[in-house]
Amino acid sequence: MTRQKIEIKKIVNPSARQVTFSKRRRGLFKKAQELSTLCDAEIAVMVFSTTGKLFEYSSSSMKQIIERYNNVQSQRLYKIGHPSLELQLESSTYAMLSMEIAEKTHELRQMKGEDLQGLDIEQLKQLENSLQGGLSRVLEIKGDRIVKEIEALRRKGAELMQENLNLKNEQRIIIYEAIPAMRALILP
Amino acid sequence: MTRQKIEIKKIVNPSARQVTFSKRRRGLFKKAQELSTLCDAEIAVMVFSTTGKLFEYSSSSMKQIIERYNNVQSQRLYKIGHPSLELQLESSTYAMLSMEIAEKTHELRQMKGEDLQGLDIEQLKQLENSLQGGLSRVLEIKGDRIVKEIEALRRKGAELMQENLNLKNEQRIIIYEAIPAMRALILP
DNA sequence: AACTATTTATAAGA
DNA sequence: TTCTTATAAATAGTT
Repeated sequence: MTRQKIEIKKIVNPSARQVTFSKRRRGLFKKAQELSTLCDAEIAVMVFSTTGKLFEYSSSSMKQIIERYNNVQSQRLYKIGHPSLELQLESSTYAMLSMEIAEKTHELRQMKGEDLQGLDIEQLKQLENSLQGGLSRVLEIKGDRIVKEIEALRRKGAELMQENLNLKNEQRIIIYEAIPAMRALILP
Repeated sequence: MTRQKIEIKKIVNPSARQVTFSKRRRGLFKKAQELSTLCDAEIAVMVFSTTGKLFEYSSSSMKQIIERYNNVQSQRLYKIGHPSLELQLESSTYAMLSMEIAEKTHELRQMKGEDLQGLDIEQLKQLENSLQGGLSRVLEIKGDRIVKEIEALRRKGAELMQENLNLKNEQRIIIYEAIPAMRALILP
């Protein structure tokens, strides 16, 4: 819709997808609110992210709107016999969740190098890329952490050395006695 | 939003309101569909017109989405008194499954290099090892696959070359005409 | 989170 | 309702 037109299909890059999700979700809720106000309509919007998080907009109470919806639907369908329709749907929800767990478990196992026998070269390449990407990111973050820890250590060391100078002679540690590695660490 | 900017407040002229309702309702459903596709989200939109007519969009079954919504809400509000034991048990089963999905989703995201900010150096090292292990295994399997494919190709090439020898002169391909890369591939 | 070049959505009119 | 079109709004890619 800008800079470049995009195709309406799943965005593969996870972080780009997350950004788009935030932006468009806001847009959707705004449009819903405008329609509700302009046309005096009662509106509810429910959005579940891939991670299962719920976002919602409703022009009035969500509970009321859902009830109203259920009323309309039960009227629409009251001809059709439906004994335990609710139960059926519930169990299918559980089945869906179980399948989702199975899928994610399988994906995790593959990322850990198991269950790879069924994959072709192309799929292996994709997995390799995914792992390589994750690894790069982990190394990057780990690097940041280590740099920060070293800096904190150095600051602490400098502080202690300063305090050391204020001690009486018999208590004070003579700096050249410190082990070289420590001196290198705390003296920038 | 065009020709002239309008204020977001109830449109008083009934026919103008009806026209806007139709147009914007379409727009809203389209946006919902796009968001669902782009970000792999589960979305439901319910719209009741002033006259009480129901319009709806849902990326999957509306009933399932409403149920998912109810389950999430009952989890959120699990402190507040609940009616039936059955419902409690159902939602706790659902809660367990959801938590399992959430955990696995989170672990997967971390393996892909996201959500790493909360990890300390030790945890990052573990993640790095896990990724490194997975990557090694993937590369190993990929290597096996490629070797096998090359061997299959070579066999096939050798067969074809053998057949080639049996052809009449005017049909036969002279081997030294084959491009070097192909010769290298099919001739051990 | 902010910017901006484009694409989309849409208000008014036919 | 549908089409057109000038303009407002949304947003993809970038910083």
